[in-house]
Amino acid sequence: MVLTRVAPSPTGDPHLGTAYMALFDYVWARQQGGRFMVRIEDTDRSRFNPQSEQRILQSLRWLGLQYDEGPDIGGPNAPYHQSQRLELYHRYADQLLELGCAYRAFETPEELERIRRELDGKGQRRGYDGRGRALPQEESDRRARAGEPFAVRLRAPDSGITVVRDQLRGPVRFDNAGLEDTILLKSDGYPTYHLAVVIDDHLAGVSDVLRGEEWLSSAAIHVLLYGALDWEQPNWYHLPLLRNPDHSKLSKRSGHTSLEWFRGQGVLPEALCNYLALMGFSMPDGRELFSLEQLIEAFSWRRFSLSGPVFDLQKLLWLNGKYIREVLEVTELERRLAGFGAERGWQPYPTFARVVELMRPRISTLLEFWERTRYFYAEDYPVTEAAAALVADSGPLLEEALAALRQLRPFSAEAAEAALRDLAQRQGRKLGQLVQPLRAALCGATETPGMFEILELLGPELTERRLERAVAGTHGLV
RNA sequence: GGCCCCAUCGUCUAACGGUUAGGACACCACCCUCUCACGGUGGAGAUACGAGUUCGAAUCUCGUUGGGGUCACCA
Repeated sequence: MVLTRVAPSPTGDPHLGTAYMALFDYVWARQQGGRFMVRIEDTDRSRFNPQSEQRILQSLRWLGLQYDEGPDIGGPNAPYHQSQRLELYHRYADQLLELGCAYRAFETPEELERIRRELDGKGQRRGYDGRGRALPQEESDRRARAGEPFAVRLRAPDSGITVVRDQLRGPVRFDNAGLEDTILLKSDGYPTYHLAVVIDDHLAGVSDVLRGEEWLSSAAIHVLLYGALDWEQPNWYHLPLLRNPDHSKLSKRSGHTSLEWFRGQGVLPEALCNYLALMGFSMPDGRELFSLEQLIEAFSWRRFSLSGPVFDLQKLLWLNGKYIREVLEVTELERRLAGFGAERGWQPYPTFARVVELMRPRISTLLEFWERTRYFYAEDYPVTEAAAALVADSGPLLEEALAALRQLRPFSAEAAEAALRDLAQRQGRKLGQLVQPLRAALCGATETPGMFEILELLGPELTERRLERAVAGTHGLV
Protein backbone atom coordinates (compact mmCIF):
# COMPACT_ATOMS: atom_id res chain seq x y z
CA MET A 1 0.00 0.00 0.00
CA VAL A 2 1.48 3.28 -1.13
CA LEU A 3 1.32 6.15 1.32
CA THR A 4 2.83 9.49 0.37
CA ARG A 5 2.92 12.66 2.34
CA VAL A 6 3.68 16.30 2.02
CA ALA A 7 5.00 17.88 5.18
CA PRO A 8 4.94 21.66 4.99
CA SER A 9 6.34 23.86 7.68
CA PRO A 10 3.94 26.60 8.85
CA THR A 11 6.44 29.41 8.65
CA GLY A 12 5.05 31.70 5.97
CA ASP A 13 3.33 31.86 2.60
CA PRO A 14 2.07 28.69 0.92
CA HIS A 15 5.00 27.91 -1.35
CA LEU A 16 5.03 26.87 -4.96
CA GLY A 17 7.57 24.20 -4.08
CA THR A 18 5.12 22.66 -1.65
CA ALA A 19 2.53 22.46 -4.42
CA TYR A 20 5.11 20.90 -6.73
CA MET A 21 5.87 18.12 -4.26
CA ALA A 22 2.24 17.69 -3.26
CA LEU A 23 1.23 17.32 -6.89
CA PHE A 24 3.47 14.31 -7.42
CA ASP A 25 2.67 12.91 -3.99
CA TYR A 26 -0.98 13.08 -4.94
CA VAL A 27 -0.60 11.72 -8.46
CA TRP A 28 1.65 8.87 -7.42
CA ALA A 29 -0.58 7.83 -4.52
CA ARG A 30 -3.72 7.98 -6.66
CA GLN A 31 -2.19 6.00 -9.46
CA GLN A 32 -0.97 3.33 -7.09
CA GLY A 33 -4.33 3.11 -5.38
CA GLY A 34 -2.69 4.45 -2.25
CA ARG A 35 -3.20 7.33 0.12
CA PHE A 36 -1.87 10.84 0.38
CA MET A 37 -1.39 12.58 3.69
CA VAL A 38 -0.52 16.03 4.99
CA ARG A 39 1.55 16.49 8.11
CA ILE A 40 2.51 19.78 9.69
CA GLU A 41 6.16 20.11 10.63
CA ASP A 42 5.88 22.78 13.30
CA THR A 43 8.94 22.00 15.36
CA ASP A 44 10.61 25.34 14.81
CA ARG A 45 9.04 27.57 17.40
CA SER A 46 11.01 30.63 16.39
CA ARG A 47 9.74 30.64 12.81
CA PHE A 48 6.21 29.47 13.59
CA ASN A 49 3.47 31.55 11.97
CA PRO A 50 -0.05 30.95 13.29
CA GLN A 51 -1.78 31.95 10.03
CA SER A 52 0.40 29.85 7.83
CA GLU A 53 -1.07 26.39 8.33
CA GLN A 54 -4.60 27.28 7.29
CA ARG A 55 -3.31 29.15 4.26
CA ILE A 56 -1.21 26.19 3.19
CA LEU A 57 -4.06 23.74 3.57
CA GLN A 58 -6.41 26.05 1.75
CA SER A 59 -3.96 26.40 -1.10
CA LEU A 60 -3.72 22.62 -1.43
CA ARG A 61 -7.50 22.35 -1.52
CA TRP A 62 -7.66 25.16 -4.05
CA LEU A 63 -5.27 23.23 -6.27
CA GLY A 64 -7.53 20.22 -6.08
CA LEU A 65 -4.91 18.05 -4.40
CA GLN A 66 -7.28 16.44 -1.96
CA TYR A 67 -5.48 14.62 0.83
CA ASP A 68 -6.86 11.54 2.56
CA GLU A 69 -5.65 12.42 6.01
CA GLY A 70 -4.32 15.54 7.61
CA PRO A 71 -4.55 18.03 10.43
CA ASP A 72 -7.98 19.43 9.61
CA ILE A 73 -9.66 16.16 8.59
CA GLY A 74 -8.01 13.69 10.91
CA GLY A 75 -7.14 10.13 10.04
CA PRO A 76 -5.51 6.99 11.38
CA ASN A 77 -2.16 8.64 11.97
CA ALA A 78 -3.25 11.57 14.09
CA PRO A 79 -2.04 13.80 15.51
CA TYR A 80 -0.76 15.48 12.35
CA HIS A 81 1.13 18.24 14.09
CA GLN A 82 4.62 17.33 15.15
CA SER A 83 4.29 19.69 18.08
CA GLN A 84 1.69 17.28 19.47
CA ARG A 85 3.92 14.26 19.16
CA LEU A 86 6.74 15.30 21.45
CA GLU A 87 6.64 12.25 23.76
CA LEU A 88 7.11 10.05 20.73
CA TYR A 89 10.31 11.79 19.75
CA HIS A 90 11.61 11.63 23.30
CA ARG A 91 10.87 7.94 23.52
CA TYR A 92 12.87 7.17 20.39
CA ALA A 93 15.61 9.63 21.28
CA ASP A 94 16.00 7.73 24.57
CA GLN A 95 16.10 4.49 22.64
CA LEU A 96 18.83 5.82 20.38
CA LEU A 97 20.72 6.97 23.47
CA GLU A 98 20.50 3.51 24.99
CA LEU A 99 21.51 1.91 21.74
CA GLY A 100 24.59 4.09 21.70
CA CYS A 101 23.56 5.54 18.34
CA ALA A 102 23.20 8.97 19.86
CA TYR A 103 24.65 10.97 22.71
CA ARG A 104 23.92 14.05 24.76
CA ALA A 105 25.72 17.25 23.87
CA PHE A 106 25.80 20.05 26.40
CA GLU A 107 27.45 22.81 24.41
CA THR A 108 25.72 26.16 24.46
CA PRO A 109 25.03 28.09 21.26
CA GLU A 110 27.95 30.37 22.11
CA GLU A 111 30.31 27.45 22.49
CA LEU A 112 29.11 26.01 19.23
CA GLU A 113 29.74 29.27 17.50
CA ARG A 114 33.28 29.23 18.81
CA ILE A 115 33.83 25.64 17.70
CA ARG A 116 32.49 26.48 14.28
CA ARG A 117 34.93 29.36 13.95
CA GLU A 118 37.84 27.17 15.03
CA LEU A 119 36.96 24.51 12.50
CA ASP A 120 36.51 27.08 9.79
CA GLY A 121 39.91 28.44 10.60
CA LYS A 122 41.30 25.00 9.99
CA GLY A 123 39.59 24.95 6.60
CA GLN A 124 36.87 22.62 7.74
CA ARG A 125 33.42 23.95 7.07
CA ARG A 126 31.39 22.00 9.59
CA GLY A 127 29.29 22.83 12.58
CA TYR A 128 30.60 20.43 15.20
CA ASP A 129 33.60 18.29 15.92
CA GLY A 130 31.93 15.52 17.93
CA ARG A 131 33.63 16.45 21.18
CA GLY A 132 30.50 15.51 23.15
CA ARG A 133 31.24 11.89 22.39
CA ALA A 134 34.10 12.00 24.87
CA LEU A 135 31.84 12.75 27.79
CA PRO A 136 31.70 9.75 30.16
CA GLN A 137 28.29 8.15 30.43
CA GLU A 138 27.95 8.78 34.17
CA GLU A 139 28.74 12.45 33.78
CA SER A 140 26.28 12.77 30.95
CA ASP A 141 23.58 11.10 33.03
CA ARG A 142 24.42 13.22 36.06
CA ARG A 143 24.31 16.52 34.20
CA ALA A 144 21.06 15.52 32.53
CA ARG A 145 19.54 14.58 35.87
CA ALA A 146 20.72 17.88 37.30
CA GLY A 147 18.57 19.59 34.72
CA GLU A 148 21.32 20.96 32.54
CA PRO A 149 20.01 21.59 29.02
CA PHE A 150 21.37 19.36 26.28
CA ALA A 151 20.76 18.34 22.71
CA VAL A 152 20.77 14.78 21.50
CA ARG A 153 23.15 14.18 18.64
CA LEU A 154 23.47 11.32 16.24
CA ARG A 155 26.67 9.32 16.68
CA ALA A 156 27.59 9.14 13.00
CA PRO A 157 29.78 6.16 12.09
CA ASP A 158 33.45 7.02 11.62
CA SER A 159 33.95 4.75 8.66
CA GLY A 160 32.12 2.87 5.99
CA ILE A 161 29.60 4.21 3.54
CA THR A 162 25.88 4.82 3.69
CA VAL A 163 23.86 4.25 0.56
CA VAL A 164 20.68 6.14 -0.23
CA ARG A 165 18.81 4.12 -2.81
CA ASP A 166 17.10 6.92 -4.65
CA GLN A 167 14.44 5.61 -7.02
CA LEU A 168 15.25 8.30 -9.55
CA ARG A 169 19.05 8.25 -9.52
CA GLY A 170 20.04 4.85 -8.29
CA PRO A 171 22.34 4.34 -5.32
CA VAL A 172 23.88 7.52 -3.95
CA ARG A 173 26.90 6.79 -1.76
CA PHE A 174 28.03 8.86 1.19
CA ASP A 175 31.27 8.39 3.03
CA ASN A 176 30.30 8.11 6.69
CA ALA A 177 33.43 9.95 7.72
CA GLY A 178 31.97 13.01 6.07
CA LEU A 179 28.72 12.83 8.02
CA GLU A 180 28.14 15.08 10.98
CA ASP A 181 26.81 14.34 14.42
CA THR A 182 23.56 16.00 13.52
CA ILE A 183 21.29 17.23 16.25
CA LEU A 184 18.22 15.04 16.59
CA LEU A 185 16.59 16.57 19.64
CA LYS A 186 17.00 20.23 20.39
CA SER A 187 17.59 21.51 23.89
CA ASP A 188 14.12 23.04 23.89
CA GLY A 189 12.72 19.51 23.76
CA TYR A 190 11.59 19.73 20.15
CA PRO A 191 12.99 17.33 17.58
CA THR A 192 14.81 18.47 14.48
CA TYR A 193 13.48 17.53 11.08
CA HIS A 194 15.83 14.56 10.88
CA LEU A 195 14.45 12.76 13.92
CA ALA A 196 10.83 13.74 13.46
CA VAL A 197 10.58 12.89 9.80
CA VAL A 198 11.96 9.41 10.29
CA ILE A 199 9.75 8.59 13.25
CA ASP A 200 6.60 10.04 11.78
CA ASP A 201 7.08 8.53 8.35
CA HIS A 202 7.80 5.13 9.85
CA LEU A 203 4.92 5.18 12.31
CA ALA A 204 2.46 6.30 9.64
CA GLY A 205 3.75 3.70 7.22
CA VAL A 206 4.85 6.20 4.60
CA SER A 207 6.08 3.99 1.78
CA ASP A 208 7.34 6.59 -0.68
CA VAL A 209 9.11 9.75 0.37
CA LEU A 210 8.97 12.41 -2.33
CA ARG A 211 10.86 15.55 -1.44
CA GLY A 212 13.14 18.20 -2.87
CA GLU A 213 16.68 17.45 -3.89
CA GLU A 214 17.81 19.78 -1.13
CA TRP A 215 17.24 16.81 1.19
CA LEU A 216 19.46 14.39 -0.65
CA SER A 217 22.56 15.23 1.37
CA SER A 218 20.86 14.60 4.67
CA ALA A 219 19.11 11.48 3.42
CA ALA A 220 22.15 9.55 4.61
CA ILE A 221 21.35 10.63 8.16
CA HIS A 222 17.81 9.38 7.72
CA VAL A 223 18.99 6.06 6.34
CA LEU A 224 21.25 5.69 9.36
CA LEU A 225 18.32 6.35 11.69
CA TYR A 226 16.10 3.81 9.97
CA GLY A 227 18.93 1.35 10.38
CA ALA A 228 19.55 2.17 14.03
CA LEU A 229 15.89 1.72 14.87
CA ASP A 230 15.79 -1.43 12.73
CA TRP A 231 13.05 -0.07 10.56
CA GLU A 232 12.45 -0.71 6.88
CA GLN A 233 13.34 2.23 4.69
CA PRO A 234 10.78 3.90 2.46
CA ASN A 235 11.42 4.40 -1.25
CA TRP A 236 13.27 7.67 -1.69
CA TYR A 237 12.52 10.07 -4.51
CA HIS A 238 14.48 13.29 -4.49
CA LEU A 239 12.86 15.57 -7.02
CA PRO A 240 14.75 18.42 -8.65
CA LEU A 241 14.26 21.89 -7.27
CA LEU A 242 12.24 24.48 -9.13
CA ARG A 243 14.58 27.23 -10.26
CA ASN A 244 14.58 30.97 -10.69
CA PRO A 245 15.41 32.35 -14.15
CA ASP A 246 19.03 32.67 -12.96
CA HIS A 247 18.92 28.94 -12.14
CA SER A 248 19.20 29.37 -8.40
CA LYS A 249 16.78 27.58 -6.13
CA LEU A 250 13.33 29.13 -6.46
CA SER A 251 13.02 31.96 -4.02
CA LYS A 252 10.99 35.03 -3.29
CA ARG A 253 13.90 37.21 -4.22
CA SER A 254 13.63 36.73 -7.93
CA GLY A 255 10.01 35.90 -8.57
CA HIS A 256 6.64 34.99 -7.19
CA THR A 257 6.58 31.86 -5.07
CA SER A 258 3.37 32.21 -3.09
CA LEU A 259 0.45 30.12 -4.25
CA GLU A 260 -1.79 32.93 -3.07
CA TRP A 261 -0.16 35.27 -5.52
CA PHE A 262 -1.01 33.01 -8.44
CA ARG A 263 -4.55 32.65 -7.20
CA GLY A 264 -4.81 36.40 -6.80
CA GLN A 265 -3.70 36.91 -10.37
CA GLY A 266 -6.51 34.71 -11.55
CA VAL A 267 -4.41 31.70 -12.46
CA LEU A 268 -6.63 28.64 -12.60
CA PRO A 269 -5.66 25.84 -10.23
CA GLU A 270 -5.91 23.23 -12.96
CA ALA A 271 -3.59 25.27 -15.18
CA LEU A 272 -1.07 25.63 -12.37
CA CYS A 273 -1.12 21.88 -11.68
CA ASN A 274 -0.79 21.20 -15.37
CA TYR A 275 2.16 23.55 -15.65
CA LEU A 276 3.85 22.18 -12.54
CA ALA A 277 3.52 18.67 -13.96
CA LEU A 278 5.39 19.86 -17.03
CA MET A 279 8.29 20.74 -14.76
CA GLY A 280 9.85 17.33 -15.03
CA PHE A 281 7.19 15.12 -16.46
CA SER A 282 6.30 14.71 -20.12
CA MET A 283 3.46 12.80 -21.73
CA PRO A 284 4.43 9.92 -24.04
CA ASP A 285 2.71 11.67 -26.94
CA GLY A 286 4.15 15.07 -26.10
CA ARG A 287 0.79 16.57 -25.14
CA GLU A 288 1.22 19.58 -22.89
CA LEU A 289 -2.39 20.19 -22.00
CA PHE A 290 -3.82 17.55 -19.70
CA SER A 291 -5.98 17.11 -16.64
CA LEU A 292 -5.01 15.75 -13.27
CA GLU A 293 -6.93 12.58 -14.13
CA GLN A 294 -5.02 12.13 -17.37
CA LEU A 295 -1.79 12.76 -15.53
CA ILE A 296 -2.62 10.07 -12.99
CA GLU A 297 -3.43 7.74 -15.85
CA ALA A 298 -0.20 8.32 -17.75
CA PHE A 299 2.27 9.07 -14.97
CA SER A 300 5.53 7.17 -14.80
CA TRP A 301 8.81 7.94 -13.08
CA ARG A 302 10.54 6.78 -16.22
CA ARG A 303 9.21 9.87 -17.91
CA PHE A 304 10.50 12.18 -15.22
CA SER A 305 13.47 14.40 -15.90
CA LEU A 306 16.02 15.29 -13.22
CA SER A 307 17.44 18.59 -14.37
CA GLY A 308 16.25 21.50 -12.26
CA PRO A 309 13.53 23.23 -14.28
CA VAL A 310 13.31 27.00 -14.49
CA PHE A 311 9.84 28.17 -13.61
CA ASP A 312 8.65 30.19 -16.61
CA LEU A 313 5.79 32.51 -15.68
CA GLN A 314 5.20 33.38 -19.31
CA LYS A 315 4.53 29.81 -20.27
CA LEU A 316 2.27 29.31 -17.26
CA LEU A 317 0.28 32.34 -18.39
CA TRP A 318 0.05 30.94 -21.91
CA LEU A 319 -1.24 27.67 -20.51
CA ASN A 320 -3.70 29.52 -18.30
CA GLY A 321 -5.00 31.34 -21.37
CA LYS A 322 -5.31 28.01 -23.10
CA TYR A 323 -7.52 26.77 -20.25
CA ILE A 324 -9.58 29.95 -20.40
CA ARG A 325 -10.29 29.71 -24.09
CA GLU A 326 -10.16 26.00 -24.81
CA VAL A 327 -10.67 23.92 -21.72
CA LEU A 328 -13.29 25.67 -19.63
CA GLU A 329 -16.87 25.83 -20.88
CA VAL A 330 -17.95 29.43 -21.35
CA THR A 331 -20.50 29.16 -18.57
CA GLU A 332 -17.85 27.75 -16.27
CA LEU A 333 -15.54 30.61 -17.19
CA GLU A 334 -18.33 33.05 -16.34
CA ARG A 335 -18.76 31.32 -13.01
CA ARG A 336 -15.04 31.56 -12.22
CA LEU A 337 -14.85 35.19 -13.29
CA ALA A 338 -17.85 36.04 -11.15
CA GLY A 339 -16.39 34.22 -8.17
CA PHE A 340 -13.02 35.87 -8.66
CA GLY A 341 -14.60 39.30 -9.05
CA ALA A 342 -16.86 38.87 -6.02
CA GLU A 343 -13.83 38.71 -3.73
CA ARG A 344 -12.72 42.08 -5.04
CA GLY A 345 -16.00 43.92 -5.33
CA TRP A 346 -16.66 43.34 -9.03
CA GLN A 347 -20.12 42.15 -10.02
CA PRO A 348 -21.43 40.63 -13.21
CA TYR A 349 -23.59 43.10 -15.18
CA PRO A 350 -26.25 42.75 -17.90
CA THR A 351 -23.84 42.43 -20.82
CA PHE A 352 -21.34 40.35 -18.83
CA ALA A 353 -21.82 37.08 -20.72
CA ARG A 354 -21.28 38.72 -24.08
CA VAL A 355 -18.22 40.59 -22.82
CA VAL A 356 -16.78 37.33 -21.55
CA GLU A 357 -17.23 35.87 -25.00
CA LEU A 358 -15.43 38.78 -26.62
CA MET A 359 -12.60 38.83 -24.10
CA ARG A 360 -12.00 35.10 -23.97
CA PRO A 361 -9.28 34.99 -26.63
CA ARG A 362 -7.73 38.16 -25.23
CA ILE A 363 -6.97 37.32 -21.62
CA SER A 364 -4.63 34.95 -19.90
CA THR A 365 -5.80 35.43 -16.33
CA LEU A 366 -9.07 36.11 -14.56
CA LEU A 367 -7.69 39.34 -13.15
CA GLU A 368 -6.91 40.59 -16.61
CA PHE A 369 -10.53 40.27 -17.58
CA TRP A 370 -11.75 42.63 -14.89
CA GLU A 371 -8.91 45.05 -15.32
CA ARG A 372 -9.31 45.38 -19.04
CA THR A 373 -13.07 45.63 -19.31
CA ARG A 374 -13.92 48.34 -16.85
CA TYR A 375 -15.34 50.57 -19.60
CA PHE A 376 -18.13 48.03 -20.04
CA TYR A 377 -19.48 48.44 -16.54
CA ALA A 378 -18.24 51.73 -15.12
CA GLU A 379 -17.68 55.32 -16.18
CA ASP A 380 -14.44 55.80 -14.30
CA TYR A 381 -12.55 53.50 -16.61
CA PRO A 382 -8.83 54.18 -17.06
CA VAL A 383 -7.63 56.08 -20.12
CA THR A 384 -4.22 55.26 -21.48
CA GLU A 385 -1.86 57.96 -22.61
CA ALA A 386 -2.05 56.78 -26.20
CA ALA A 387 -5.85 56.87 -26.11
CA ALA A 388 -5.94 60.34 -24.61
CA ALA A 389 -3.58 61.65 -27.26
CA LEU A 390 -5.61 60.08 -30.03
CA VAL A 391 -8.81 61.61 -28.72
CA ALA A 392 -7.20 65.02 -28.40
CA ASP A 393 -6.12 64.88 -32.03
CA SER A 394 -9.44 63.70 -33.41
CA GLY A 395 -12.05 66.25 -32.36
CA PRO A 396 -13.68 66.96 -35.74
CA LEU A 397 -13.57 63.33 -36.75
CA LEU A 398 -15.27 62.26 -33.54
CA GLU A 399 -17.94 64.88 -34.05
CA GLU A 400 -18.75 63.38 -37.42
CA ALA A 401 -18.80 59.91 -35.92
CA LEU A 402 -21.08 61.12 -33.17
CA ALA A 403 -23.44 62.62 -35.70
CA ALA A 404 -23.54 59.39 -37.67
CA LEU A 405 -24.08 57.24 -34.61
CA ARG A 406 -26.94 59.44 -33.41
CA GLN A 407 -28.82 58.34 -36.49
CA LEU A 408 -28.04 54.67 -35.91
CA ARG A 409 -31.19 52.50 -35.78
CA PRO A 410 -31.13 49.79 -34.65
CA PHE A 411 -28.08 50.27 -32.46
CA SER A 412 -26.63 46.93 -33.45
CA ALA A 413 -23.17 45.69 -34.39
CA GLU A 414 -24.28 45.08 -37.95
CA ALA A 415 -25.81 48.50 -38.36
CA ALA A 416 -22.81 50.12 -36.71
CA GLU A 417 -20.45 48.39 -39.10
CA ALA A 418 -22.45 49.51 -42.12
CA ALA A 419 -22.67 53.09 -40.85
CA LEU A 420 -19.01 53.39 -39.95
CA ARG A 421 -17.79 51.83 -43.16
CA ASP A 422 -20.00 54.20 -45.03
CA LEU A 423 -18.75 57.19 -43.06
CA ALA A 424 -15.12 56.21 -43.52
CA GLN A 425 -15.63 55.89 -47.24
CA ARG A 426 -17.31 59.30 -47.45
CA GLN A 427 -14.43 60.78 -45.48
CA GLY A 428 -11.95 59.09 -47.76
CA ARG A 429 -10.29 57.33 -44.83
CA LYS A 430 -9.47 53.80 -44.02
CA LEU A 431 -11.82 52.21 -41.52
CA GLY A 432 -9.06 52.01 -38.94
CA GLN A 433 -8.46 55.75 -39.08
CA LEU A 434 -12.02 56.28 -37.99
CA VAL A 435 -12.36 53.39 -35.58
CA GLN A 436 -9.18 53.94 -33.57
CA PRO A 437 -10.12 57.40 -32.28
CA LEU A 438 -13.59 56.08 -31.59
CA ARG A 439 -12.14 53.18 -29.66
CA ALA A 440 -9.93 55.53 -27.68
CA ALA A 441 -12.87 57.77 -26.85
CA LEU A 442 -15.29 55.01 -25.93
CA CYS A 443 -12.94 52.59 -24.16
CA GLY A 444 -10.00 54.69 -23.06
CA ALA A 445 -7.75 52.20 -24.80
CA THR A 446 -6.36 51.45 -28.22
CA GLU A 447 -6.58 47.71 -27.76
CA THR A 448 -10.05 46.25 -27.29
CA PRO A 449 -12.43 43.76 -28.86
CA GLY A 450 -14.13 44.69 -32.14
CA MET A 451 -15.57 48.21 -32.20
CA PHE A 452 -18.92 47.25 -33.72
CA GLU A 453 -19.66 44.72 -31.01
CA ILE A 454 -18.62 47.22 -28.36
CA LEU A 455 -20.99 49.85 -29.74
CA GLU A 456 -23.86 47.42 -29.52
CA LEU A 457 -22.97 46.51 -25.94
CA LEU A 458 -22.51 50.10 -24.82
CA GLY A 459 -25.79 51.17 -26.42
CA PRO A 460 -26.74 54.61 -27.75
CA GLU A 461 -26.81 56.45 -24.45
CA LEU A 462 -23.33 55.64 -23.20
CA THR A 463 -21.91 55.95 -26.67
CA GLU A 464 -23.28 59.44 -27.11
CA ARG A 465 -22.39 60.54 -23.63
CA ARG A 466 -18.79 59.40 -23.94
CA LEU A 467 -18.37 60.85 -27.40
CA GLU A 468 -19.82 64.16 -26.30
CA ARG A 469 -17.36 64.22 -23.47
CA ALA A 470 -14.53 63.38 -25.83
CA VAL A 471 -15.49 66.13 -28.24
CA ALA A 472 -15.78 68.59 -25.38
CA GLY A 473 -12.30 67.72 -24.26
CA THR A 474 -13.38 66.38 -20.88
CA HIS A 475 -12.69 62.77 -21.73
CA GLY A 476 -11.12 60.82 -18.94
CA LEU A 477 -11.88 63.53 -16.42
CA VAL A 478 -14.75 61.74 -14.77
C1' G B 1 36.23 24.79 -0.07
C1' G B 2 34.42 19.26 1.27
C1' C B 3 30.46 16.08 -0.04
C1' C B 4 26.24 15.10 -3.26
C1' C B 5 23.11 15.83 -7.65
C1' C B 6 22.43 17.48 -12.64
C1' A B 7 23.89 18.67 -18.05
C1' U B 8 19.69 18.59 -25.73
C1' C B 9 17.47 25.35 -28.82
C1' G B 10 16.97 31.55 -24.29
C1' U B 11 13.11 28.32 -21.30
C1' C B 12 10.22 23.39 -20.57
C1' U B 13 11.18 18.95 -22.91
C1' A B 14 11.16 14.39 -26.90
C1' A B 15 14.53 11.00 -29.02
C1' C B 16 15.73 4.68 -23.84
C1' G B 17 23.10 2.96 -30.01
C1' G B 18 21.19 4.06 -36.42
C1' U B 19 16.03 10.45 -36.79
C1' U B 20 17.24 15.94 -41.99
C1' A B 21 17.96 15.86 -33.37
C1' G B 22 10.99 16.39 -32.83
C1' G B 23 7.36 19.47 -30.05
C1' A B 24 5.83 23.66 -26.76
C1' C B 25 6.67 28.83 -24.62
C1' A B 26 9.27 33.11 -26.00
C1' C B 27 11.35 35.59 -30.54
C1' C B 28 11.04 37.09 -36.04
C1' A B 29 8.17 37.28 -40.78
C1' C B 30 3.73 36.59 -43.37
C1' C B 31 -1.71 35.55 -43.55
C1' C B 32 -6.42 36.91 -41.16
C1' U B 33 -7.89 42.06 -39.70
C1' C B 34 -11.23 48.24 -37.35
C1' U B 35 -6.91 47.95 -32.84
C1' C B 36 -5.28 44.06 -29.67
C1' A B 37 -5.61 39.17 -29.11
C1' C B 38 -6.92 34.28 -30.91
C1' G B 39 -5.95 31.19 -35.04
C1' G B 40 -2.96 29.68 -39.39
C1' U B 41 1.76 29.34 -42.25
C1' G B 42 6.92 29.82 -42.32
C1' G B 43 11.81 31.09 -39.99
C1' A B 44 15.95 31.47 -36.74
C1' G B 45 17.63 28.62 -32.55
C1' A B 46 20.47 22.97 -28.96
C1' U B 47 23.17 17.65 -28.04
C1' A B 48 28.99 22.09 -22.93
C1' C B 49 34.15 20.22 -24.02
C1' G B 50 37.80 16.11 -24.46
C1' A B 51 38.99 11.13 -24.56
C1' G B 52 37.30 6.08 -24.82
C1' U B 53 33.76 1.72 -26.13
C1' U B 54 31.24 0.62 -30.91
C1' C B 55 30.52 -0.56 -37.83
C1' G B 56 27.74 3.52 -35.72
C1' A B 57 27.17 7.84 -29.58
C1' A B 58 22.68 13.17 -27.80
C1' U B 59 22.20 8.15 -25.94
C1' C B 60 27.27 3.79 -22.66
C1' U B 61 32.28 4.79 -19.67
C1' C B 62 35.97 8.18 -17.78
C1' G B 63 37.82 13.05 -17.29
C1' U B 64 37.19 18.38 -17.68
C1' U B 65 34.01 22.45 -17.49
C1' G B 66 29.54 24.57 -16.05
C1' G B 67 25.12 24.88 -13.00
C1' G B 68 22.61 23.53 -8.54
C1' G B 69 22.06 21.62 -3.57
C1' U B 70 24.12 20.92 1.18
C1' C B 71 27.52 21.54 5.18
C1' A B 72 22.04 25.58 11.65
C1' C B 73 19.67 23.41 18.52
C1' C B 74 15.53 25.89 10.08
C1' A B 75 12.70 22.86 7.62
